[in-house]
This record gives sequence, structure tokens and C-alpha cells, in this order.
Amino acid sequence: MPSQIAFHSHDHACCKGDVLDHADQCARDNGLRLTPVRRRALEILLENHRAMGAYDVLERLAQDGFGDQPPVAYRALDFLVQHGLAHKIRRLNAYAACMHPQTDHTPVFMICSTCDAVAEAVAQDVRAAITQAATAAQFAVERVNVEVLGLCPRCAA
Amino acid sequence: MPSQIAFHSHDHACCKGDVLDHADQCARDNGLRLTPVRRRALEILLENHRAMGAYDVLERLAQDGFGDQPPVAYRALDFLVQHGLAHKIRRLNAYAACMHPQTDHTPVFMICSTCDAVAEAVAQDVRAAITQAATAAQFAVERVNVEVLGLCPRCAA
DNA sequence: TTATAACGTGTTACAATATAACAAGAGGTA
DNA sequence: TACCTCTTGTTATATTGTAACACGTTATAA
Repeated sequence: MPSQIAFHSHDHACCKGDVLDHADQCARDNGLRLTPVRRRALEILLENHRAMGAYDVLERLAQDGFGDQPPVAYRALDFLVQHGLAHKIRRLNAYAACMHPQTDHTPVFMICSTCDAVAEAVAQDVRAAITQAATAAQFAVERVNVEVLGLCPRCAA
Repeated sequence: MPSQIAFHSHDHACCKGDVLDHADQCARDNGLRLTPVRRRALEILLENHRAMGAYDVLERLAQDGFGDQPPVAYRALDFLVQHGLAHKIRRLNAYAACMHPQTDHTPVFMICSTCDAVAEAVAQDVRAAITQAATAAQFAVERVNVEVLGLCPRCAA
């Protein structure tokens, strides 16, 4: 599942299913508890290739009978981020499901400034270039966040 | 002035002076109005190589006799960011003076997770790698933001 | 099995970050 | 001068994010 397809038409039910399957698998393998709220939060994020604000997710969770106070959403989202099942898109103060949960990746987020769609690319050489720059500054890298704002193919057309 | 020096000892009065001089120059050349609040905001950001929250800057501005309501700080900071004199560090919800205002750069921010110091590296190949990844996804890049969390040389020691 | 500890959820209350909108002043320009 | 634009100050409010506690559930271990 190459990252680029987020911007292009694809079988999203399948795309979504794959990620959820992996999440279940990952939970089993690592002794994580993918509880109903957490799993539902991930499903909500997976509904489209857009980042969602914590309060938007909260609203959806509340509709489904879960709690309706901010910590409910923040805790579920923090869990997903913590375990690599979702990412926080800082430019948008929002969250998106991880589209490459199986790989140890340094995600590059491409955010469409027109339609707000978000795609996650895996770019190993971006990571390499960053590491090199950091090394030159004697800086020990822990986490990397790359966000690119621009126009997705659809909006550019 | 190589980016890396932010993490190392350097003549900060000079470092600060250079950036302010450039800002004055840049304002003259481009017909920008580097008004007292705006210039003072930049000076405040330049006091150390740390990112400052808008409310911290506001407090300082208020002490200097400017308004004490949030828009005062946000407007000054937005102006600086808009014209490339400062950057917003999204991981910290904070702002830092631009240390390479003269160059058309894609900044890479290195944020120390221990002491919160921020250094700004210019890494042309990071930009190149990102552009390549974006092109592969038919994504038209407008702005790029790279933030690296880790340990600065001092804290690593 | 029961005791216990660790974790998860719901809730209240609040903190931190950010913006909309309007009035008034400062600075140019015809 | 009259006019326009930009800038500043202010009020009020929106948005995003957490601390802390009560209670339930799950895992562990005697």
C-alpha cells in the first residue's frame, strides 16, 4: 500500500480494513489493549484521509455511547499515537490514522491546503538527510516530524 | 553563521545584533513597517535560543508598555512569521526568531527535549528529499516544516 | 478464591492557546 | 483637507488540552 494512494482513488474499505486488521494483530502481539473506545477512535480516523480534531472525534465517540468529555478523546488518541497507530498533525492540531503501521517509518505528511486531505509518505532518504544534518550539529535525534503543506493532485487540477 | 552554533557557545550579542540589523534592512528594502511592538517582539525572541510561547512574549511586551491582551502578541508574532523573521515551532506551540533570515531556506528545527533549546539548521538536501517524495505523490509543495526532537550536545553530555 | 495492584473509563473543573470584531490612532496620498 | 490603509488596543469568546478524583475492570498472586 504505497502512501501516495491516499490522494488517489482506491478501495478505501479495504485500505481501512487492512489498517484495522493490523491494529488488532499488533495489539495481540504486543499485549496492548485495543479497547472499544480506542478501536472506535481508530475507525473514526480511518473514515477518510483527513486529519480530525480531538473534539470532532469526541463528538463521534459520544454519539456511539462513550463519554462526552475531552479526556475520553484525548486518551484514546494518545494511546493510538503512543503505539504508532495514529499520528498527530501539528499544523492542524489534529490526528490521522497511521497508514503504514507495520513499518518503522519516518512519516512525511502532505497536507492539502485546499481540501485538508492528508497523505502519509514513507521517505527513507528524508530521514537520512535529517540525521546527517543533526549529526553535524551533534544533536541526538529522538523523534522527527515532517509536514508539507501544498496542493494535492485533485485540487491542483 | 552556521546554524549549529545555537547549541554551542557563541557571541550572542553579536548573533542577536546581526539578526536585528538584517530585520531593519529587510524592512527598509521591502517597505515593511517594523514598528516598535514588532521590533521589540523580535528582540524578545532573540534573547536566547529558545522558543517562546505567545503569552510569554505578551507578558514581556506588556512590561514594556505595550498592550497586554493576546492579539498584541499574536499580531506581532504573525507579522514576524509572515515575513520570515521568525518561525513557529509547532511541537511547542511557540515562536523562535529566524536565525537565517537572509537565505531562502527550508529550516530544520532541532528541539532539545531536556532544555528546550532550539537550533535552526539549513539543510538543502532535506528539502530536496522532501520535494522528491512529494513529486512522486504528485503533490505541489508550498511550505515545509521539519521538527526534530532530541538531545542537544550539552544535555547529551 | 480473594486480595491486591495496575490499568481504563467517566466526570468535573480548569488551563493554555488562539481568534473575531470593533473602536481609535498613525501614516501616507490625492 | 479629506480619504484611505494599516496598525494598535480592547472586549469577548472560541479552540485545544490537562489535572485530579471516583469508580469499574482486568491481570496477578498469594
